[in-house]
Amino acid sequence: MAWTNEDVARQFAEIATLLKLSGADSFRVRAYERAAGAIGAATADLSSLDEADMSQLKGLGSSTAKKISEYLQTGSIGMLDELRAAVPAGLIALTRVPGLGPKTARLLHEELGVDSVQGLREAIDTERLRGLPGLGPKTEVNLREALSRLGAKDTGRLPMADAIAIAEELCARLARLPEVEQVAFAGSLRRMRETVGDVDVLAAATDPGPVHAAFRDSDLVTEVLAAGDKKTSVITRAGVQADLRVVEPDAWGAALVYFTGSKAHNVRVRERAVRRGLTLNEYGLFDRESGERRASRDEAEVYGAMGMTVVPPPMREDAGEVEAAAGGTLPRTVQLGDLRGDLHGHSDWSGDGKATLEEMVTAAAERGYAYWAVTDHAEDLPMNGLSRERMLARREAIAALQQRYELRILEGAELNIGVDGGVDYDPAFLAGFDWCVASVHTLMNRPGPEQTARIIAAMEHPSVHAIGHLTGRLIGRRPAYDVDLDAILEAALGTRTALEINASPRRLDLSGEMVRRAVDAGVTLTISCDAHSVGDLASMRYGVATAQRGWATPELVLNCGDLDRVLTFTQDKRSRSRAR
DNA sequence: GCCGTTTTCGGCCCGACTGTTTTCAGTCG
Repeated sequence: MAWTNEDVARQFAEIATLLKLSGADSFRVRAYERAAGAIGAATADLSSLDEADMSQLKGLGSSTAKKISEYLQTGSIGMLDELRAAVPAGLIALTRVPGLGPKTARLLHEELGVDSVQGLREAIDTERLRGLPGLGPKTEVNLREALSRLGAKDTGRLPMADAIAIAEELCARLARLPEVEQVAFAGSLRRMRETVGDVDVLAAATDPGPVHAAFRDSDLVTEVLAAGDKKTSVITRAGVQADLRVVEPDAWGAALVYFTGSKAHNVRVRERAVRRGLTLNEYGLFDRESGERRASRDEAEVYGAMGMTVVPPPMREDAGEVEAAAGGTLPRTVQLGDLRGDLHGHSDWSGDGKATLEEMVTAAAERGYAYWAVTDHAEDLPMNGLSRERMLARREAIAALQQRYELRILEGAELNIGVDGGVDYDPAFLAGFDWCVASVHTLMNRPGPEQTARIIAAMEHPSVHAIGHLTGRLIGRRPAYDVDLDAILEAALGTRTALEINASPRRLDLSGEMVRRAVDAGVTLTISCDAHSVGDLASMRYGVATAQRGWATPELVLNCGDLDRVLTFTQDKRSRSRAR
């Protein structure tokens, strides 16, 4: 059995969780959490390293290295097995009850024998919580309410796109208040993680009282969880928790850093501050001796005062970005303004397109693009695909429309990767297209090796310029299918095929983590919206965030180049195929 | 358990809010 780094990271995350529930020293717990993070972020395959190499990785010592090789060799870790035997699995579920942490879970188990959420329900109903140290009547009520919410709500995490809609509405309302100087959403949403657990809103105001009051009293809010001078927590009508923090306008930058970074990024940055005789909190960067404030106004000032360049929010995950920003080696990643065109989009020539070709082209031109590829579905896709005749008719429509636009309309198609990697039409017909994306739309449950093989076979085709939404996942709805990414990356390099970062917030496929591996391999990427409507063209920002999460630079992203670069890329692939 | 421009031992990031407490522990982010 070959174990992936993710498999290994999960073991250490579980050790950390179980240690916490056994009351272990908190620094030891943190060491395991860090090890899990370091393993997850490692770019090298752990199974290719020996223990000495492993312990060279930051956050991994000899003890962790030994356990990693134990896992790689035997498929289990003795320490983890012992912890699993000692800690009832239900205690982990208990800590997912909001307001109930590891200490309380342990107390409930030791004093009352509670080892499940159901057990907690019964203990509350039979009033057995009363008399436990530290648990008063208010806690009992809170836990009862948390349990009823838990039952009503589904799994908890919300797809990022849904959360952004809520966050933007909350921000827009706060921005209208006269007291508010600045307002933004922060947290995992600003980092544009694919799913988020809650919505963090940050406002700058000299008088915070009315801002908190307006937030609490909004008709978007159904329940107030906490209300203080500095922080308000609510449940919104959409069922998701939203937290508001209000800070002095002078502290805006420090607060934005503090509330945007992942926990691990923040820990790393604050440690760096401490080593420089400084301390960082949400109010600013301060000298530890004199208490003098060194920086706080904006993010550039705060990072700058610690000798760092500003880290784009999606990269703030403690995946090496703190060290790179401090060492001046942080790459200049893709920004929205770098995009010169979009290489995957649909018109109503496809059955599922919701806007006319002209509407789509107009919208693309309004975004300032130099080119836009209309990649309507090809004939093998039932219902939505275009026959050869319809494609030829569309060719005339494109030619007619092109006369009125400076933007170059690339005549494209989204091909369907068949069971053995074949695609629609015949090679001569396909050679007449400017740009083709090939995607898997059928047989998504094939085993990994088969799925990988058919995609690689499609890459061999001289007219397949990019692979669309590589893993087929729909966030929160359909899991990614199993592909061997290393083999795909190698084939992409060998066949000169680009891999798409599908910017649709339902997909984000490649994921940021996969982008990082593609970047390390030097594979050409595209960032495309797969737009089926005019509004979908605005998804580009999600694709850019995913590219940043994977440290992608404009040089690796084909559609950051001008039209010539795109056309040269397709010609290179075709001439390479002829030469073989 | 990890780590070193004070260190191979003794530290390890920071603050808000709540509830149960007469000064703080637990939880959360």
